[in-house]
Amino acid sequence: MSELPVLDDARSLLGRALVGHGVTVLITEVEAYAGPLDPASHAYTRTPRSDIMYGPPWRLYVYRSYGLHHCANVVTSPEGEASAVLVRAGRVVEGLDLARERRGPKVADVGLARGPGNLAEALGITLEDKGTDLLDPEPVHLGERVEEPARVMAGPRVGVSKAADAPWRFWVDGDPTVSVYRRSPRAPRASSVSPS
DNA sequence: ATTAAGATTTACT
DNA sequence: GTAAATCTTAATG
Repeated sequence: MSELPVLDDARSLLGRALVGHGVTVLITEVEAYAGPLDPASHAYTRTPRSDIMYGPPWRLYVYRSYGLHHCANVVTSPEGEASAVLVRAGRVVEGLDLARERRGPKVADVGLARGPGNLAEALGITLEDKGTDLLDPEPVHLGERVEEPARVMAGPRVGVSKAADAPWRFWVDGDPTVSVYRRSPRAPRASSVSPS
């Protein structure tokens, strides 16, 4: 009953199309971030960087990760709530050649958009796309649900050092494009094991 | 002005 | 399994 709307929003994104700079993926893995309620969210504190998430929904939030990668998020909440969904993986269904070109020759097709940094690279998403309206066709567009996932799995989010046990990551069960789970080395030990 | 940390990925022991 | 690469943002002096 008291489930956060962003969790439903995240699940609803699975199977939807995301089009970036000539490449289309069907989203297979996402993570929900619950704004000021969520210590793991960049919007936990409002800063110039996270300001876009406090604005209207269906805008693109992009951040640079470890100086090397870009990560793409969909703002899902009304103004002021700052909920967003990180798009972590997808299956390339259009613009395969372009995606292969961007990701390099050694990457298998199934891995072209596996992991948030890799997905952003395949779609050509950079900081320049931050704040764009995803309902517009250019430069990045969020399309309809193309495939209804047969089964959706849930688990803890990858790499977060805070709220590391909240099962707010969702993925299409059995899909080979989904990235592997890795717990943050900075996160406290899992709560399932009793500390001694 | 300076510094520390990070929603990652890849390579290597 | 661990470590390194790399730079933007935010926190601190």
